[in-house]
Amino acid sequence: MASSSRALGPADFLGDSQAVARALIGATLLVDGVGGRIVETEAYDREDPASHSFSGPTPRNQAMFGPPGRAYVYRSYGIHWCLNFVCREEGHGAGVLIRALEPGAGIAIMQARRGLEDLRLLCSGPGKLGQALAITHDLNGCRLDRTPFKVLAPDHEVQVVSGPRIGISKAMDLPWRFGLAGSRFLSTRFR
DNA sequence: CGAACGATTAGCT
DNA sequence: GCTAATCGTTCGA
Repeated sequence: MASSSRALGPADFLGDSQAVARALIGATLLVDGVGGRIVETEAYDREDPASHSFSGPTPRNQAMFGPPGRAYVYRSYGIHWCLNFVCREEGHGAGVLIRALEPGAGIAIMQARRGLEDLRLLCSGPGKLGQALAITHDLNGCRLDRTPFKVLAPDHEVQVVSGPRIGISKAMDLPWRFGLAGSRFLSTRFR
């Protein structure tokens, strides 16, 4: 069961963002015990026109340039909170956007926060996931191996699919979006 | 200092 | 499929 999986620490986030994004599919993410299995991620890197870190450190993106294995939280469209995992070495500016979860723990809490019952709609997008897990700017820069976070390695092999990232206007040719094959909890299907 | 623009979502056609 | 909502960040003058 998921609770017996190994907890991921900073050393698990030293790889490049694509490798980490792929490896995170099937892992379990909990915030204060609420969350589920990661089924969709996207990779962003310093040498990546679509990345917040592309133009160098700013007050907003500084966490992306901090130590790996920590959270980078940003506000999207002035409305939504989105969660990233910082990877690569400190100062590089790479991260993985967590785009969707398969609800597994604290489902009633997530339903209340989202005002919805449908499990498929609870965490099927970065902003939805942020609302369901009560992600806020308070968590920016926080370690992923410390409370309130808990990130557990996948407990078995999973089949991962990839494709172009969603909602960006640059570097659309890079297949840096990753998902759990056949999952019904993705933000949109892979083609 | 002003202005444009999102790593999105929900709701309507 | 199309668009409004909504506001902090970024960039140009």
